[in-house]
Amino acid sequence: MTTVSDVARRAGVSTMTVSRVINESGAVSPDTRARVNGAILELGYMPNVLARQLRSMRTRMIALVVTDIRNPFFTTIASGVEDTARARGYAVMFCSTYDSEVDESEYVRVLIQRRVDGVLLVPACGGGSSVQLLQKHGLPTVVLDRHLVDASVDEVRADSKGGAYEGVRHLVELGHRQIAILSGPQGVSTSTDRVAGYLEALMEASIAGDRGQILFGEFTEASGYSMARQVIEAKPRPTAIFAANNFIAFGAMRAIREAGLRVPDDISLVAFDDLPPEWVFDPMLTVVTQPAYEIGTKAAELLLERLGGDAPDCPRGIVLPSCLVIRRSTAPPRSD
Amino acid sequence: MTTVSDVARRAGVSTMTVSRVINESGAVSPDTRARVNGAILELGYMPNVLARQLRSMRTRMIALVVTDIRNPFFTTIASGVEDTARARGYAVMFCSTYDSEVDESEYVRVLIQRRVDGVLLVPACGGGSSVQLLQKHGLPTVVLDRHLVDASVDEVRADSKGGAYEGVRHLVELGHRQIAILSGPQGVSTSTDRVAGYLEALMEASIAGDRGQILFGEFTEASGYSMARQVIEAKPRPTAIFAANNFIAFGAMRAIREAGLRVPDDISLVAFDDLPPEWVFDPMLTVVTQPAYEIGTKAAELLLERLGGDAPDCPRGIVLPSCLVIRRSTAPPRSD
DNA sequence: CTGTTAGCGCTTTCAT
DNA sequence: ATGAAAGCGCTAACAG
Repeated sequence: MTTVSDVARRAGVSTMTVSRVINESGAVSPDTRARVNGAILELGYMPNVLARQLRSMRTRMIALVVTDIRNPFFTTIASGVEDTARARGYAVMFCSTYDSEVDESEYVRVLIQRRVDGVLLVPACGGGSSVQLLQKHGLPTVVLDRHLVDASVDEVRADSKGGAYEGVRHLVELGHRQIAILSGPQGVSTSTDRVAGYLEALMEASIAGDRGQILFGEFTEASGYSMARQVIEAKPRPTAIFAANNFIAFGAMRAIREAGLRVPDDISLVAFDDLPPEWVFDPMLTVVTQPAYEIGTKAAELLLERLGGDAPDCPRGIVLPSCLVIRRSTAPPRSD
Repeated sequence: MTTVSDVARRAGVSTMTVSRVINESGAVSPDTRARVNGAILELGYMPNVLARQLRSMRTRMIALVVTDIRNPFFTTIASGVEDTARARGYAVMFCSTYDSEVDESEYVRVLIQRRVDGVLLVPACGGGSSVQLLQKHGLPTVVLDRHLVDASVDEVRADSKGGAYEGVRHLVELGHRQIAILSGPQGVSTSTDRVAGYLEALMEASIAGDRGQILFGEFTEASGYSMARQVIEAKPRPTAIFAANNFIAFGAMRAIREAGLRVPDDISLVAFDDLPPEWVFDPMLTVVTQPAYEIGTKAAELLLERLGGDAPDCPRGIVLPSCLVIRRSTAPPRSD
């Protein structure tokens, strides 16, 4: 392995001069600079970032911890984070906790040990202690997608309550009165906020919030499937379902189809989260979309600001607007 | 920040003893060990991996460089890599080159400087020099998905030629004689191998390989769309299309629909690559699936073997089987 | 403009 | 069973 010393010897200068040439810090005569650059080229030298990091105690590396890397919503966030970070010379480590608190805290320990400069975190269910641990170790942190009540930390997320409200109001306006919501885990803000928006829309329409119509589960296809089955078998059967994320909607879709029912003829369906257009031949699902890419870029910006030192002391909470996109999975209820 | 010295002082021992306790190397009396562990707990000490790495010159970190992180095929590979690596105590850095040779070589430089222990690489079009650079710097490398003719390196990929052969033979058996293939870039093995499989199936059926039926483009939705438009406007119009990957198939689907045609009534469609079942309500596309997760795990295993030192000198080429899944996008041609 | 010295936090080597 | 010293590759801080 070639080191600064090798280059220095070859160029007939000190290691310090080599360092100065590499980092463009301090003045070096054009002549010397040329000799050094020549030596670097000849030897194919590349600085050892490890050593450099040990000196500066900065890795120029941030981590993005999400709950499910297989969900296109988080993949899109990831690409927003990557683009922003890379433009500023930061590398990104991706971690997926699959919503397990244990995996999350293990990852956080690894990140602290690896001395990443900062962390973007989508907290797993029941998480929150992770944020405390990160802060205790002086690691600037930004929480994404989900809101933590008990933490004093920067947050970037989409408007869950408002989005759900819009989606459910759309159903109400179509004439639906029996509307079920299939949500995620109880302890997560995205679950409860979407339920809150759902309730608000029902209240506004003076529809009694029948508690049996609110189901909590997980943000997975399997959970969506089993929740939808419960709802479909209930009497009276709801004429519309609001799914709190894309995977739940897929599961619901499967359950509806298996029950021999059709969307939107028998049941209308609205989902939180859209799919990238490349993956759907002919999008038919009415959805509430979140600006995933922007959540990623915005969160990365907040973090990099803090790393740069030019950020206010107070934590910032940024809520980006969600947007209802009406397609073909919603229609007035059948009047039979 | 707490360091070994802090812990040592607190426990009334030398830094060396602390190090021994942390790494379970060398004998330490139970009594001392307890004191040290106590001090570690009290101070919330976590070893600085940076310093450790500088000594050992190993980062326990590998990189996965793919061409498109948004493609579920690569996401699935990534999860296979992650699971395998993490089980062995390695972290993974993900990089997406978007098939740009420039971005690839930039990433490779970063990886070398960051001293990752090894690299899993899906080479971009025209890549290959990256592998040389990695090898020159002594970085164990495994090439995924694509074959490099001029490199002596471990490779793991699925059977492109065989898969395409099966897919096209299926069309031939249904009675199709006018079959077009929409492929990726010319210089990439997955493109050309799939064309080779296509040709083999046609030859076997004694169908003249009309060269106008072979199109090269990119592995993107947009490219699939424009290639499909060309093909649809040709006379005579092919009765079947073989798309060399999932994104190309999506683009083709869009073009077919826009032309007022239907699948499979007017045109049959077979695609390389499947989609995760969660993302498709009711899979209708006949596909050639690749064992993406296994490509990831197998490649990671080969790399970790090399890192462990117990791997043969010779490069290993592993080709995993592809598999035809017949669904509803293929049917006999209309006899009009 | 260039060089010398010291030290980042840790572990290897050699003593005790 | 424990400790002292040295050094991994690099760069601040201070000469000259």
